Amino acid sequence: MHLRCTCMRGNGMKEYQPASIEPKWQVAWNENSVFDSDVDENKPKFYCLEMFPYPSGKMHMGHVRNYSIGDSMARFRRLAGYNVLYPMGYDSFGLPAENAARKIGGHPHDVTWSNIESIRTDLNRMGFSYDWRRELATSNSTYYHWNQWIFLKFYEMGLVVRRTAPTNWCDSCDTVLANEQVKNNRCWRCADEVRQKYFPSWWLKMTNYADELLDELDNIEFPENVKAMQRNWIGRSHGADICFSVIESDEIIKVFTTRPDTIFGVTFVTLAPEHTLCETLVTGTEYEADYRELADECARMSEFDRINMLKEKKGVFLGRYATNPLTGKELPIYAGNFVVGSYGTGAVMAVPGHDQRDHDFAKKYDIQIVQVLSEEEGKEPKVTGRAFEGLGWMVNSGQPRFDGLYGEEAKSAIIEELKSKGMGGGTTQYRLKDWLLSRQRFWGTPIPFIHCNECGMIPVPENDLPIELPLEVVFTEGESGNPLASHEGFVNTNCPKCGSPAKRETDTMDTFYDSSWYFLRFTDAQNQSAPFNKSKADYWMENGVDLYIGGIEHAVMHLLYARFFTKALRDAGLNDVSEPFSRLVCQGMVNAPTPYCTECNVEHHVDLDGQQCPLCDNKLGSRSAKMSKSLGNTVSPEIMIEKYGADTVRLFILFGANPEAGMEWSDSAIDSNFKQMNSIYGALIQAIEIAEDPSLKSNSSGEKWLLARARLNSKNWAEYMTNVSLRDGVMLSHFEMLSDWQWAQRRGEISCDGAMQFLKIWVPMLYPTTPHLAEEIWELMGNNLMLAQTNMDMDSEKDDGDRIILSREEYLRKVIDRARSVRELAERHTEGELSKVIIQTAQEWKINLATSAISMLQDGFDFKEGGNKFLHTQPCFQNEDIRAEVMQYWRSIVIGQKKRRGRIYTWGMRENDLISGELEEVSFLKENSQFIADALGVPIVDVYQAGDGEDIAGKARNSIPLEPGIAWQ
RNA sequence: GCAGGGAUACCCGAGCUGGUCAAAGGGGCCGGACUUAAGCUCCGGUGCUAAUCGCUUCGUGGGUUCAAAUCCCACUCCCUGCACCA
Repeated sequence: MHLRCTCMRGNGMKEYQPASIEPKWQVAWNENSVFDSDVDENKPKFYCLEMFPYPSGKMHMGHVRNYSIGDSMARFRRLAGYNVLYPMGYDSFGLPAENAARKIGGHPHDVTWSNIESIRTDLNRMGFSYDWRRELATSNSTYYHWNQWIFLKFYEMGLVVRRTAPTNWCDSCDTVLANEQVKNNRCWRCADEVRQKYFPSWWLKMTNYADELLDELDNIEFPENVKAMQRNWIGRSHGADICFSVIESDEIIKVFTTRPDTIFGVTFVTLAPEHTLCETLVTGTEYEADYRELADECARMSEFDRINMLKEKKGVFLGRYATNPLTGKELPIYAGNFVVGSYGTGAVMAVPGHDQRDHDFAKKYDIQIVQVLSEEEGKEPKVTGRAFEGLGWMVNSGQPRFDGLYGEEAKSAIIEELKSKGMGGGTTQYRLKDWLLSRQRFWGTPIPFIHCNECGMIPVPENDLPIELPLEVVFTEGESGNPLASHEGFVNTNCPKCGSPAKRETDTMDTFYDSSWYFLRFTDAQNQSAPFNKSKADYWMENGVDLYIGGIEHAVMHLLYARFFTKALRDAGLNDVSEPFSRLVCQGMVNAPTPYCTECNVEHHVDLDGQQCPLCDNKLGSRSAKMSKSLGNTVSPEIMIEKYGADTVRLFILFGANPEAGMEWSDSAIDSNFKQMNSIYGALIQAIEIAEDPSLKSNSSGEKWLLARARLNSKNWAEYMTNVSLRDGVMLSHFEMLSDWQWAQRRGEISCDGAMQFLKIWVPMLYPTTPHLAEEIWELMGNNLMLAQTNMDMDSEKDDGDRIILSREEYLRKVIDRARSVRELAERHTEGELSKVIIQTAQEWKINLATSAISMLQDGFDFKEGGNKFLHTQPCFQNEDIRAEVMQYWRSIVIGQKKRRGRIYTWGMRENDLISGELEEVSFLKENSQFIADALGVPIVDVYQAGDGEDIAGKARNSIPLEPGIAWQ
């Protein structure tokens, strides 16, 4: 496949050859270390980061998209004079490498390393501008050493706990999982069902930070849906703990409720089946058998279809009663399958009048339903057959001082009452759990603890770190379990405290631990004596990573862990910053067409393209779906780079959709982007040829316009880029700028100076997204310093005269457009060939009226009130021949018709300038009559002010300022 | 059920701090120029009408306004996440 533009326009045009340009500049950048950056207090910093890749194979299109966005932003910020930190690394611990090693009989280290090599090669071929000195891989002991060090710090801070508790166990992955890693009761990685298992595990007390994690969301720029997911996940709810004492027993049932205001409507109490009190109450009674049945069913729950389980509310009476602390009323105690043991206190007070679940339950088991809130102030509650769950006015409390209280007031009153009786109080519950950190697998950071029979669990002394993973381990297929546990050399050690023989902890850390602070390590990646130097971290991390780009799939997991970590490390005194990422951009999916059956709503492998659905025999259609190996609809970046070059792939990716939107892979679209690159290249070469010819000295209005346009585009472009609106930016840099150049070419000669000025504006705009092409042209322009080393002033104010130049040209284009739009009709109404265009500009009196009206409007004149009066004083109004026209015109500029407002309101500043003297329409059009004639393909263009010549087709009447009457003959 | 985001012309997609919006840009399609021809490239067209007017259109229905794709209300459908969370 050759990277050759087969079209040859102009003379001596060079070909666009990315295959030679791209490696050339990649080498040049590399040799000059232009992307290395260090702390520099004199420059504003910009930390641009992408979620680093998990090296599971080659680079895929998702990576290409992610990093093309980041690289453009990094390059743009460098160009704008920022000190940019833009690093790359590999999240290289984890199960897939271990499984792969098991399959091929090697060591995960080797598998991981060869994948890293491959990805690094691909990254370089795309021309991404990383500071490679900072490259890191989390599976290197130089990195995980500090994982362990931090873990010990957390231990000292009391953030690490080891406890035996119910955990989520995945059989297929052979390990426990954190709460965040379980989706719909399935493992996030392998989708196997998760079951509960009692297990001694290591936890990080993330819940200590629940409030800060939640509240700080308001101050960071994350997409709304990510914030919503995190809020949801943390799940803070304010409410009350209320104690119900069990009758004929010392036991107390503590419940959590968000609705203490409904306490007078409690008619029973429900415990989670796994609640310890159930056993105590029921053992040895006639109710025991029923209870056991329910409890067993719930314990097996994960094996059942979740949907079925959700439908049926079940419970059993436990044979005992509790008392309502405020009324003393006796309430039956039930165990119910819908009460979650791990949330709140694992017990709920049931208010069937005001909670639909309790209502259903009460109906089913024939329990009393009491309404204690009214929807309307001062009225009795309505009987509806459903629970009223909204806030309401308290009634039927039996204690008059509560009746009539509403909402929050009612809640606080109850809470106060409970407090005073010592039976409860206000409290806050979270859905967020502590982070279950330990994994029973090999390929992760060993947890630096030692089990000693004498001394118990002892942290490894800091000086003994890192505890390295042994390399002499062989993985074989079909063998499960953690090879660390059976590795004598690893496991056996001595107690650091008493010296007696002891065993090492063989659990390793969740790989999300690794990625929870890598952005801090990047600020000082080579540090051998600490995770990172504080002042370096504080410099680069001030206000957090400025732009963090990655997939939405980490909305809860990685992004929450990293936020927690940054706060915990801050409290450990390692850094000042509290929020790791100040702005998050989640790039959309890269989709591609895949066969799809509308009947079955199933996507199929591309091998079935054009065939019948294997499930229902219908003919398969096509639909867009996320690129995936299983559907086979992937496109290899390598092949595309080889075919079109990295710059075209980048252009396609960035132009295809704005970063957050999903995008569609399309062979024809990338092809047309390649054409675009060729056109741009052709235009650039042409511009350089002009720039090199000093005999070209024209100073045409086309040239002035081109430069004014370029200044405007460049300014807008910088704004778009700053906002990460890359698609809009690319639209200007790679599309508008080219078509402006082409328009200017048609408008007249460009001088050598003009061409050079244009290039100086355009080429830097091309640089962030298609850097190789830009560098190549920049060099041809005679620059010694590479663009990669160049800073640009991005806030250059545009020339004041630009506005006029641009609006004059816009006027010209509008006139031509209008002429075109009436041409077809004119043809129908005219016999023979059209040979002439007659343009009649507005009469002088129209211009005068418009000018007056504009300035009167600026002075706040009320046209409805005094418009006619003013008109009557005007000289043109005195002429009876045109009085009707004058009135009609006046109305159209100061009042307007139906949907269209009067022109004086719709004319902008530009138009006002033109009308009030910046544009002599007749002379301007006359100057450009040859161009207009060419554009319209007509030999003669006649221009005069209405009245100065014959009124062709009655157009004089239609003419208004800036909208001349146009007729064809 | 709760939360977040959507629905715009043949398709993708911008606009959505109300008027300059028949609605950017791209793709597709149609026509023209160039070419022996196809391709490439360039120019023009692509709601209906119409010598520049006008009419209808931005998920459905209603409302506010002199004026609504844009603001408000209700509804329908789609995507995403969480979910017997008390």
